[in-house]
Amino acid sequence: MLRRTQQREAIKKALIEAGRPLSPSEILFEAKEHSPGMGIATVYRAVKQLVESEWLVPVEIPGEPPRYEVVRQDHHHHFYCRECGRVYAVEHCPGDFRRMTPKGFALESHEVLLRGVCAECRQAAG
Amino acid sequence: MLRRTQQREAIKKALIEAGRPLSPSEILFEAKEHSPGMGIATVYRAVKQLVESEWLVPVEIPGEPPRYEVVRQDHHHHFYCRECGRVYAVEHCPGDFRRMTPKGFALESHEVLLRGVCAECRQAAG
DNA sequence: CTGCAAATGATAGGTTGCTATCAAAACCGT
DNA sequence: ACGGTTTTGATAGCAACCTATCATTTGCAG
Repeated sequence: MLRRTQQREAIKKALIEAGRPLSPSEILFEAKEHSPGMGIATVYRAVKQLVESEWLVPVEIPGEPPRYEVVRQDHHHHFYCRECGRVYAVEHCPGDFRRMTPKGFALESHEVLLRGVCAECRQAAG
Repeated sequence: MLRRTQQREAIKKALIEAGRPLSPSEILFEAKEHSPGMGIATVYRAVKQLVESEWLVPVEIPGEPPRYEVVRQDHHHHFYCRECGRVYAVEHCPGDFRRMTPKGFALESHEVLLRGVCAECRQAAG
């Protein structure tokens, strides 16, 4: 059966505290705060379990390793900062993608990715 | 200087005839119609040149090799068929992504990806 | 507290997509 | 038609990301 380990707790805590989707290497970095010595294999294993148990959801970005975010109810999308590579969730969706769908095609879902520079990086750059 | 070879002509013809973004392996498959015996290395080389000369534009899909489409003037997005993996260009953009952007963030571009099943696959499935 | 199944960390191995290499073939100006 | 330069095809190499393996450690039921 599933055991409650220091490492998995550290990983969940890292994801909750971050408040944004994290990549496996980001998770490792943050989780080490709470559980030093953790290995990357443990992160991949925990993420796999947490996705299967629907506690985490993958956020895919082209050309990037997937980020993972704690499940949330609201429909939302993401912003990718080209400076730091961090991903943020964003509210409001312009909806109505049906009229973009070609005739005869079945639309099942959509993804919107905003690209630019986050507030922190803008400030750092001046 | 740049030479006009049978292979590069076959690759450009394949992309024009397809009328949709193609991945390197799709390009190879289609271009072999016009130039049998072509190798994948030639496709990668030609694609690199055609992107640099702004004849082709990459279309990135999470978890997929990039597709490449002949440059076009209009702003548009793409539809990914989960059945056949083909990518299609789609018209109309719901615009106004600025109000989705968090305060302090600089929005530079956006991507919309529709997912579902294309007309051909729907028909095949019945 | 004890014992054993589960979890961990280190690292080797696998996969995929792309680039480098190099001998052979194809372009193309002359 | 010649000849040098470019291009090609085959394949080895590389890089990034993820999974498998296995000896050691840890959680936890009894």
